[in-house]
Amino acid sequence: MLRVRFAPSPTGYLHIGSARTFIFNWLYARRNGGTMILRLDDTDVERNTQASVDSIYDGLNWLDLSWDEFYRQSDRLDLHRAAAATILEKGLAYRDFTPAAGPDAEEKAHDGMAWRANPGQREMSKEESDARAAAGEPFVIRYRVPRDTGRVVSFKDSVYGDQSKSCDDIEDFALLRSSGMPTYHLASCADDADLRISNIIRGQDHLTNTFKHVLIFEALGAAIPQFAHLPLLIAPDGAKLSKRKHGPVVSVTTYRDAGFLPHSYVNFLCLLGWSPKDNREQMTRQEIIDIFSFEGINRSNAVVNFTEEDPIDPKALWLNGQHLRSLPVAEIMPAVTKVLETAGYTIPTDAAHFTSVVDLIRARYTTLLDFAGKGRPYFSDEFTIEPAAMEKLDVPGARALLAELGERLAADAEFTEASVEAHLRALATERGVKAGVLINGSRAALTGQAVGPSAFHLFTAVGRERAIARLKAVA
RNA sequence: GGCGCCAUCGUCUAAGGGUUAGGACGGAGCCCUCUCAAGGCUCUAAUAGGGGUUCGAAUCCCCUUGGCGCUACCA
Repeated sequence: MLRVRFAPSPTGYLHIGSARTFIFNWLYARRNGGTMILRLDDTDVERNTQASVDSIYDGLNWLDLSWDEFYRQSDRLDLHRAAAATILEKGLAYRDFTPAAGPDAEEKAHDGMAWRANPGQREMSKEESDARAAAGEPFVIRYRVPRDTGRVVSFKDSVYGDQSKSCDDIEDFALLRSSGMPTYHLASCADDADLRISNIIRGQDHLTNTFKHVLIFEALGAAIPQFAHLPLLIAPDGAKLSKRKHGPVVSVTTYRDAGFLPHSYVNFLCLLGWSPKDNREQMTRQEIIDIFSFEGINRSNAVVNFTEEDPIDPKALWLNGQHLRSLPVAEIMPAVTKVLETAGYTIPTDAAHFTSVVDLIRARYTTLLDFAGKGRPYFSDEFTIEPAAMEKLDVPGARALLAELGERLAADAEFTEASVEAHLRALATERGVKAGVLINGSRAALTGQAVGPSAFHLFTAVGRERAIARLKAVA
């Protein structure tokens, strides 16, 4: 039975790297008929926040990602403590009564030898250890990593291949804190074992932690899951993406607020560190599910391309534009409607007409926000005339001609692309002006913009009454 | 410092012993055209460096360099 999990610690907003980890887990589960589990790894009581939990839900919901089972580590502390007790009883761990090292702990690692264990703790007799614990002295439980035995821990990673590390290079890591709370390593492994996780798919920052985890699984007598580590997402400066240093680019909500289609953004994230290997880039969710495998995952970190001026990866923008214009138009209507509603527009009551307008303008837009911005004249009468459009209107005689065109259209019951074109061209011929003057002028009058769709399409998109009124208004 | 991982155009990537090292984004240009997009076409730009192995290396091995990760009672 294939079971995967996404286990974020709720200490901040949903990070795009985390979202991508969720996605790869989810793809693997959906591809292979497995179970997707969401588990909140909230053992760091100090740093957990409800706002962060909400942000994780918000982000995943927006991305249209789902899970089948849900757990929270804080509900499972008994399990973790029992696991620590089991390992301690087996003699594979010991109590360490040394006070917490604090922030300057790093120094001891730099003055030559790497830290492996605190002196005198590992060797303490069971009697002394039990007595001091019974006396209420605080302690941390550490794993007793085999020393000088030549023991090598190894596992095969689905992405990085065979991995091995000598136990002599692994320090006696903590399992249970003096507060009685489990550490990440213990809680994670105890839960993975209990939840029968078959595949652990997570960031490469955990690659070297995996040796410790293998040791814990063994101590617990649990089956060792199959591991797959993912290359990290990094900033153009090579550093790990962080909110503090890189700002909103790291947060999933930024892309939602910037008008991305969720499926497009997932598509983009998938392309960072994974490739279908057939040059495809724009893919539907189903296409990605159908082709996803660890074979396509890269081993080197991927740079999210952005600058301070342009906080969004240009390729993400391009891909969003591709989805926006090539999806069946009906599929984007709910998102467009929502954006317009949020921006305070009145949604057109004629659904068919509304859809045709969206279809007309979407090819030149890249995000949903464009419908509320550049799309304003199509959905509202309150729009300004841009300078470039003003130039088209200020062509000598243009305004009067446009107003006259408006009158002629008003006098004709027929109002189609063809009938409008006929009137416009006839008027231009009669007055000896180039049709272009009226064509470009019409676009300017109808939308306040010098650029946009074919002028004749514009008339029907704006609608008869509005078009006539706007033509007369420029006179 | 120790240990581990990684290294192809500016960015995302393909090629995994034999290719003019391919595609995409970005940038430049041309075509299309009532404008702007879209679309089509062209150009731009890469195997980190050095040694091996081999008839032949981006690809396998070693060294160097660089980057990243772990080295906490954070995850």
